[in-house]
Amino acid sequence: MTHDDSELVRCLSPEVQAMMGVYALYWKLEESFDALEVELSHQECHMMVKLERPKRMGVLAADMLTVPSTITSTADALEEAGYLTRQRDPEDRRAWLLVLTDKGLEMRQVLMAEAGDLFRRASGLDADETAEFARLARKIRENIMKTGIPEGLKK
Amino acid sequence: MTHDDSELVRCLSPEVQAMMGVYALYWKLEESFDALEVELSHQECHMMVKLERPKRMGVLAADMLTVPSTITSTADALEEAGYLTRQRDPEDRRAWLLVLTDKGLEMRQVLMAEAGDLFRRASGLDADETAEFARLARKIRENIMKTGIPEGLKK
DNA sequence: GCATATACTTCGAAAAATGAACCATTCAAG
DNA sequence: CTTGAATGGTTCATTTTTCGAAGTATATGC
Repeated sequence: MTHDDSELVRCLSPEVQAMMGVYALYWKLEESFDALEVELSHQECHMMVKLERPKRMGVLAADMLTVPSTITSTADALEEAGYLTRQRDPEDRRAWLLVLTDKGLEMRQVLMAEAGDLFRRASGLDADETAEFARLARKIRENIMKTGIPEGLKK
Repeated sequence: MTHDDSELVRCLSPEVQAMMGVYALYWKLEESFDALEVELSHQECHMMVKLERPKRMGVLAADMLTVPSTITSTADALEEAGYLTRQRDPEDRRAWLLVLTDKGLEMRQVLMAEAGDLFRRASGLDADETAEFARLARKIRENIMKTGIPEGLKK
C-alpha cells in the first residue's frame, strides 16, 4: 500500500470509499474464517451466519444468492454435523424451517466472536470511532433488512 | 426483519455490530454484481476489483485467498476477454504483473460505480452520515492494507 | 557453477454449484 | 369436495470451479 493509493482513494466518491472499506473488511473476515480451524466449508459458514433465526430454505436461498438445490446440500451437511435441524413450517407444511441446535448456536457464537475480534485487530479504530462505525453499520443493516430481498430478482 | 432483531443486535458488542453491517452490505454488493448483466464470473469480478493496480499473480493469490493455479485460469479468462495483459515483472523475470487494459479499467470503473450506487440505494444514510462512514471506512482500509498482507508478499 | 527456492503453468482429480424432473402440499376455481 | 396449477424442497446427472502435484523457467545462496 503506497502513499499514492490512499491519495487516489480520497478522490473517489464517499460511497465508493465506503464500499471499498467494506470489501476489504469482508475479505479479511473470510481469511479469518478460513484460518479458524473448523470443519465448516465456506458455504456452511455463511449459512450459519445467515441463520440468526430459523429461516425457510427458500428464504435462505434468496439470502445466499443461490438455488434451492444448493441449500438442500448445505443444510444436509450442517444437519449431519448436528448444527441444525429441519422443522416443518407450521404455516406451510411444504416448507422447512432450518433451526440451529444448541451446538449450532454455540458455533455461531464462535463465528460472531471471531468477526468481532477481527474488526478489533484489523480496523485500527479507537473505541469512539468503533462505536460510531457500529452505529452507522447498524443503521445500514436495519435499512437493508427492511428494504429486504427484491423478490423475483433471482437469476 | 422484525423489531426483535434490531433490539437483539443492539446487545452485541460494537465490533460485532460493525461486522454484521459489513456482512450485509457485502452480500448486497454481490447480489448487485450478479444482477449486472456482464459476462464476468464471480471470481473474475473479484479479480477486477482487486486489481486497483498491477499486481503479481502470487500477491493476487494471497489477496483472493486461493492458490496460484486458480489465479492462472482466472487471469487466462480475463486476458482472453481483453481486460488485462500479462507483463513480466522487471524486478523478477519469473513473475508476471497483471495489468488492466483500457477496456479493463473501464469495466473496473463500471464495477466501482455499481458499488457506489449500491451503497446509496441500500444504506439509507444521509450525506453527512455517508461522509462519516466513508472516512472511517477509508481509515480501516488503509489500516488493513498497511498491516494486511502476510509474509513478504507485498509488492 | 550447482543446489535449492520461488513464480507461474499444466492437467487430471475432487469439490461445489446448477438445472431439470420429481414428490408433497397448498391454493384457487368451479 | 375435486381438480389443476403453483409452490417448497429434493434428487441426481451435468457443468463449473477449485485444487494440488508435477513441470518449466528464473533467481538466489553457497
